[in-house]
Amino acid sequence: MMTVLFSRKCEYALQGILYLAENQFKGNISAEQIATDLDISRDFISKTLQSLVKDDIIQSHRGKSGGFTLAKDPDSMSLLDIVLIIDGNSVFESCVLGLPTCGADSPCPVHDKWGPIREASRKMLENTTVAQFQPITGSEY
Amino acid sequence: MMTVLFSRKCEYALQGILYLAENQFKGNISAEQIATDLDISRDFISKTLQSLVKDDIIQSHRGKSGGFTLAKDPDSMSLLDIVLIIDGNSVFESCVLGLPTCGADSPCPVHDKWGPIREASRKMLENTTVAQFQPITGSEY
DNA sequence: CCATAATCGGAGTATATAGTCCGAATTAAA
DNA sequence: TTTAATTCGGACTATATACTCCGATTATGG
Repeated sequence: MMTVLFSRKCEYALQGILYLAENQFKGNISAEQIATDLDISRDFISKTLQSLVKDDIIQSHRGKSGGFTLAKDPDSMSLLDIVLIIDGNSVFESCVLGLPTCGADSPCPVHDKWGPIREASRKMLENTTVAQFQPITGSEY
Repeated sequence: MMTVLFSRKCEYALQGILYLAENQFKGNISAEQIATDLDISRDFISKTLQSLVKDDIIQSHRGKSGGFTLAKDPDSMSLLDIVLIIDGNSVFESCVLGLPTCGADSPCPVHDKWGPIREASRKMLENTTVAQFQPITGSEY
């Protein structure tokens, strides 16, 4: 195991969303194809993407030549949106040393130093939209 | 569950070490006392501290009025030292999106943005020594 | 010397997360 | 209209981590 900031499920969700953005012009993308190209489990990425369908982040289409597509304008979809849906915002709220009482009034030894780093992480995810990673349409023809 | 950067075990180790530094002048501190004051499991913090004894971070003393003490000058002990012993350095090396191929040659979408944040985290831990949190000796008498 | 209080070591249990499997529903294409 | 390819839902298994328990060992202090 050992992820950095997010759960595996969240990492896969982010990878999957970015993959969908990159391949947006191809229409429906099956879990099979995503799994193959990202080299992860088909059933697991499938389940993970299904959970994002409920939140209108992606659309799913059953049946032959079905698959997943982005549900919204990728410009309006930040990586933070996905993180908050899957992992919640505890990573941006909890004490990095795990002290339950840590806060402005009773700060842990690294509370003040961690604050700006956490904010930078948050802003990075907030300012990074899925659209930034689409291929420029037509550039390759 | 849901920690921020480190495993629970690592969080407890950091909390325990800082507690030992704060109470350094009291001599041996039992796992029982640490657990009570930090409100965590005695057996678990005990095991965690035991694993740090091997690495000469802390000393243990069996028998009546035994317990744990810091093994080194707290000035020469950074939080990073403890993190590396318990969790290793994968948190400072791995891709934040979990992409195994991510690197300078094949960067993930947030690779360049994450680098400085990761370095800041690392430096924060490296520059924070356990000694900074000892009470100033004599100041309270 | 004895009772007590502590770590140590090993083994075990609990829980959350990760990942699998299968059958049903659905849909497009042949 | 049939077949094949797909998501969907639920239940299941696997694994890593968190946490507990107990008996042995050790040492202090009365």
